Amino acid sequence: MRLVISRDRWSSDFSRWFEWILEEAEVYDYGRYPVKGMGVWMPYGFQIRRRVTEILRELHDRRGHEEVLFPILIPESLLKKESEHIKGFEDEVYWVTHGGLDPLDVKLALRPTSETNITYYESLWLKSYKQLPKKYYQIVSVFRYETKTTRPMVRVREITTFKEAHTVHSSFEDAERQLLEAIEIYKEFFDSLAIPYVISRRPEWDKFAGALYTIAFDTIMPDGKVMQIGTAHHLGQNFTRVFDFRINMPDGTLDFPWQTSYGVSDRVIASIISLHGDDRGMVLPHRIAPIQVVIIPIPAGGEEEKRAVLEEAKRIAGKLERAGIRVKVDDREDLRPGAKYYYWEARGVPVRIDVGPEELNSKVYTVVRRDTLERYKVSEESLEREVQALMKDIDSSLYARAHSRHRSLIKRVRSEGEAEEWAKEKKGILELPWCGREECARKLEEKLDAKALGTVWPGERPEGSCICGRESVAWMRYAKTY
RNA sequence: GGGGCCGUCGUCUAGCUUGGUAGGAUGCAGGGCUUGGGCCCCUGUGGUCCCGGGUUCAAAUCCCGGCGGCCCCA
Repeated sequence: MRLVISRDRWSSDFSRWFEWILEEAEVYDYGRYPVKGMGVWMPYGFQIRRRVTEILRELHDRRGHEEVLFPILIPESLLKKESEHIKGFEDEVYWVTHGGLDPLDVKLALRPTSETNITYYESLWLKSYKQLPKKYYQIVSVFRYETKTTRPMVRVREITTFKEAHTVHSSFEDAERQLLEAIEIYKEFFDSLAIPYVISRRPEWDKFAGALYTIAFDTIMPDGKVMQIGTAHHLGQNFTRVFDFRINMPDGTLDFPWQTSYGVSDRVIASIISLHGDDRGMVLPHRIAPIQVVIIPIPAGGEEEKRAVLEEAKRIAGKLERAGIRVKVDDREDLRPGAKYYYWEARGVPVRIDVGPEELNSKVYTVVRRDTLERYKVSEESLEREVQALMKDIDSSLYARAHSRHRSLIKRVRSEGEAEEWAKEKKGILELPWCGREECARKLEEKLDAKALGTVWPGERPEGSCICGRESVAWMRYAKTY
């Protein structure tokens, strides 16, 4: 029988699709916890999350980052040191004000991010340029009292998977070089998960609170709205100055070091689920799939034949397991094979193998790929090799599909008329020549009813002029955002 | 920030106008039958009707407040 994949519900009713799949696939239980904006990672979702964080650890460790763990509470005095920083966060900080029944002398913040307490410790630990560059990171929960509508995994009040890196350098240039490394890390990270992105330099008025400038990764969700999935900040000396953090320089002087910070969050997992999904559910890249191959025994005939089929399924599973593949035999007796197909398709298992009387006799197995539902007949000798190849092929198909969709949703135009044409649908990203003046970007934000994401990074000077008639200095991106 | 909709077994939902026995589907448990794309039948299980207050002889239902969810607009 011929099965086709569809993405009707996925694209036309994405918000509901996303909520449906989180529950259906037992990834994340959201909406029942009695605190707004907080969800529960369920076992299957947690395994996906764990594999994503393992990739992050590997990427950071390989480039000399050291994992640390700082306390979750930050005293008000520390958080308030950098005035721009606290201004940017003060509306959304959770405060611990009591210990038992007694009011605390010093209010304690649940960290919204950790620049302040980490800088404080860096000032204690680091004394010399010889210790630099220094790169720390941690993967922790951070809290933000979101005032906009909360959404599962995407806009939550406890971000449970915040990978934040914090680095220290002896010069502006070295910090800038570090940002390039951060961007390389994130490129490699997103590429390995087949997530397409654009890299923008955020506009001055939308940079991280306390940064000199911010570079951001954005992706385009199934509904055409843009979601920030990673950021990297050049912090200059803003934090080191207020913490009076000085180091000995090569020339014998004392000076404030330079910092960067960069982060990704749960949103990465939300984008994997979203961007590769279809109407049947998730399709997981094999690296993060908790189960890479599911084997469905097709029982038929008498007791003896049923047992033989199950034994055969287990034998094949063992063979694949020895090759390092994560395999599951679905031996539940109360579900028919068809129901199991739907079950594992929703959970995004990349490869399925059916083992029934037919396979038992011929030793030629029916292999089905999750992304296209295409079927193959594979003999026992080549099974392991074919499965490995198939998983890689599924990953590259996911990559190709996501990237071609992404590219098709980026529109580069030169006139206001074309921009207004785009604004009728507002799907994806619009790029327009920009003169560099805030006034012009603001005007367009209003006219298009979209947000200025920032300028194309690395910068290139466009041909054509800004809407104001002045010469342009950069491509400015606009989009509806999450 | 502004506006709207909603909260009933684990899940989806009927009941709410017009106050008076909480009903169904699905799931779950047991049994039978089946098994190559969501089988069918029988039996059972499961609800402080989100929380608090008010009105009433009587509240899932009406009123007020809170908590939580969703949608639209900015």
